[in-house]
Parts: sequence; C-alpha cells; structure tokens
Amino acid sequence: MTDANAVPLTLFNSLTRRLEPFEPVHAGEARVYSCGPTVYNYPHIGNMRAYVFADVLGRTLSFKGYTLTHVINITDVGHLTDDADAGEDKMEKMARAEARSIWDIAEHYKQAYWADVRALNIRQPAQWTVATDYVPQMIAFAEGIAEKHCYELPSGLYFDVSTVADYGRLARAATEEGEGRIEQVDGKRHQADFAIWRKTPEGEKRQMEWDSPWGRGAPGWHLECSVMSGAVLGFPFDVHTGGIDHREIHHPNEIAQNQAHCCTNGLDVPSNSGAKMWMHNNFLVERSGKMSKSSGEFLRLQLLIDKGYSPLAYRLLCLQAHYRSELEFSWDGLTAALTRLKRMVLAVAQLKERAADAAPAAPGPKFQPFLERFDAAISDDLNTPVALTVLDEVIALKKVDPAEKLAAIAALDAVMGLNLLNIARTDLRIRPKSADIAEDEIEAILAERKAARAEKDFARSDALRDQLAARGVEAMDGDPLGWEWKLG
RNA sequence: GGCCCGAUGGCGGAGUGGUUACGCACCGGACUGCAAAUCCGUUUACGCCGGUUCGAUUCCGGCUCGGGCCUCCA
Repeated sequence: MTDANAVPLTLFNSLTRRLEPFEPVHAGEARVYSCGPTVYNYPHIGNMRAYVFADVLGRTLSFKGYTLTHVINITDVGHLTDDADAGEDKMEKMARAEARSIWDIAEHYKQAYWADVRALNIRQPAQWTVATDYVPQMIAFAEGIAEKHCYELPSGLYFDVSTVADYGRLARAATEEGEGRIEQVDGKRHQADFAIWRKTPEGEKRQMEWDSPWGRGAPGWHLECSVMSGAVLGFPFDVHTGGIDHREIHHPNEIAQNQAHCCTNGLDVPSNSGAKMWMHNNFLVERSGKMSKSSGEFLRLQLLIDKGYSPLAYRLLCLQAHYRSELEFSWDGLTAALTRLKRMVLAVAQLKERAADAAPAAPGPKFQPFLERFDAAISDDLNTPVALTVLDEVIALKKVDPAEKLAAIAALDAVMGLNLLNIARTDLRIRPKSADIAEDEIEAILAERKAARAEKDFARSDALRDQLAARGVEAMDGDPLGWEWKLG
C-alpha cells in the first residue's frame, strides 16, 4: 500500500458542525465508541445503516494506519419508551408482551442483531459492552457526580443540566422550552433534566433491578453509554458515533454526564465532552413513511434475504450514498445495488482465475493514481460513493498485471467491506423464500434444454425456458452460472 | 408554535463558480438459433424569481414544495 497518510483524514464533527482533521488522542491509535442497539426487538435495516457507517469509519481508520479500538454497546436495560423519562422500560415492556423473561428477550434479540452484523460483513469490534455487566460501575459513576450535579426525587436520581456549561450545544437549542407536549416528571428542576437512576416504584418489582444508594431500581439509559465508553476507552477518546436522532437528547445528556464526571475527577477533556468528535449518520427513509418500529411492520435484513437479496447488496446501497445524507430505500434501488455488486463479483472472479498462477503482488505504479484518488475520497469525510467509483475504475482497468490488480482491489475493499475477493457468484444467488422449485430440478430441466438445443429442437428448448421463467428462474445459456433467480 | 435540513437527468446519488460524477434503467452494437447473462458505446439534470459575477446547478436574498427533530426510533 502506498502511504495512506498522504492525505489527512477529515471528519465531520457534529459538535462543531464542521469538518475537522482527525488528530488522535493517543498517537497512532483510534478509539471509537458506537451507540449500539437496545435489544428489545429486531433491528430494521435503517438501524443497521448506523453500524455499516461505524464499520466504514473503523475500516478507514485502519486503512489510514491507526490501531483501532472499537466498542459497540448492547443496551439491555434502562431504555425507556420515552426519552424524556416518561414511559416504561422497553425491555420490560417487550418481555411482558412476549411473556418471556427479560433475559431471554435480551439474548434473543442480541443474537438476531449479531446475525445481521455478520451478514453485512461488519467487522467485530474489540469489545461488545453489555449494559447489565456495568451496573456497579454505573452506580459508582453516579455516586461520583451526585453531590454536585444531581438531585433526588421520589422517582429517582436526576441530573441537573444547569450544573454543566453549555448544555445541549450538540443539539443546538436543546435547552429551549418546547411546547410542553412532553410528559413532565413532577419536581424536575428543568425540563431537560434526566434520570440517572430510576427507582422501582413502591410495591412494584421489576425483572431487572439493583440496589443503589438511591434505592432499588435501574440505571438511566444515558448513564450506560457514559460509563461503558469511559470504562473501556478512557476519557477522552476519539470518536463517538450514533444515529442522527441521538444528536438531540441522548448524546447531549451523555456529554453532560461526561463533563460532570471529568470535572469531578480532574480529567482533561477536549471539547469538554468525553469524546473529541461526535459523528452521526443520517436516516434511511422510505417513501411510505420513515422507518419506525412503533408503526408495527418494519423492514428487517432477513426480509431482504428472504426475497433473494444478498445482505451485501444492502451494504452497497448504503455505501452508494454519503453517510450524512438521507438515503431513500426502495426495492428498485436494492435491485440496482445487487446488479452492480454481481458485476463486481463476476469481474473479480474472472480476475482471480487469471491471477491464479501468479505470485501475490503489491499494486504497482500504474495503480498509484487510483489508490491516491481513493484515499482522497475516503479521507474526505468518508466519501464512499466517490471511493466506489474509483474501485469500479480499478476493476475495469485493462492491460494490467492480474495479481497486482487483485492486490489493489483487496486494498480498496478492505475499506469498503464488500468482501469481493471471498464471495462467489453463487453466494449472491440467494434462493427466495417464495421459490417453489428445487435447485436439482432446475439443473435437470436445464440439462434437458441443453439436449434439445443440441438437436436444434428450439420449440422444445424455448418451452423449457418458459417453464423455468414461470417458476421464477432465468436461464442463462452463455453464462457459466447457468441460471439465476428472478427477483421482484 | 420552535429549531433544522433538503430540492440534481426515469430512479438512486456525488460534486463543482466556467470542463464527463457514478450506479441502475433506457437506447444502439457485439455475442446468441432467439433470448438471458456478459462486454462495448451513447442519450437525459441541476425547483421558481431576483441579486453578485465576464460567467452560477454551485455564492447571497426571497418564494414554492418536501422532509426531520422538539414524542419511540440508527
């Protein structure tokens, strides 16, 4: 690889709303914390965009030569159905709805989330932090800031946002009084004050509860991320990521806690917020309305797979847009991404055959301009759509050494994560759940068709082709793959 | 009501003060018994009205439309 630091990495910091050069807290290292899922339900594909984004960020940091420590949390307690401290715990609610133990719920949906992570070729972080593993640390953290920054009410321990400087600067105007549509908690000093610890109401019993100096109860959602990020990465760390919705409430509250904690403990925190940079991905949207779990049905990655779409086609769809832009989801769009991916995989497969007997190589001088343009694109706040065009150009290069070209593609795909060198075309030929014909039956009909064509019995061969088409199978005579599922 | 964002060719989606984004689709060609797949080539754009400028899709103002957040969501 060429010097990947030829171009400085520039990232958009939500805190300043500006592009800033990435300057690591610890030389040569990058420490990243990503807000992970609350495992009370399946993730939808919009949720997963956040982890594709975080993955690309991590891969880019690795590409640029930094030693990456990435942490993603799993929230299995404390996230209310209402961020403003009203509503109930999401986990408790779902456990009751499904009549299962809350621990079963958490485990089930955590596994479902991890399955999606694997399917999307998202690299494993250095650590998955699970909220319930950190309750003692959360209590200790809260004790540390309680005296100066918190007050107790019958319902729990609350954080007084007026005790930290410049509260809500991440959200811009988060301290403005709203319309009052938020269900108020009696006794809160400020509307924006939030729960650090929620006491179990008198006479009730929760499935998940712990003893604390403020009574038996559960930690507040915001507390978890402050504690886990600080515990594993240490304050200050480099980048905190999350969906753009967290820019308004969750992250401002996290920042307020971090400020209080760091202040109390004499820690030097750039930007006074715990992390140097806060990055947020925009939403995946759908014409019929936004992706929302509360609306009942929602798009899961498994649904895409059931319809015959490779999860990597969804990953490519994400990469085709900039992470800070809203991205429109449609089945046509997904089909377009799948087609593009198939062509890339075909080209790489053919290249691998040609390079098979060649010794592994490094990309030579011919590839340098492309590597530099790729570096420039990805270093420009992770401009994946432009980086992809460079990858396409490299794939299309003629009259170059196959082994070198393969090495160049590998270098670029290490950032894009499409797994181009390791997947075969058959991996992209995913059987739709609705298919009613077995693969060996398809092969048998194709063999029969081949015989008919050899005898120039075209009426027969066309009839067989129509028969396959009627059952969702496309015959492809001139292609070694032979046949393909028709999607949509 | 408050805060914020967007408007690019058929769809998705980059970018730029004057030069081709790109992908998919479409169209033409090659290949094929005919198709499909694949390959090659090509067409279509910058919401409206003003302003700044030699020149604006790109900067500024207004308008229209759409969207997001302030209620759960990545």
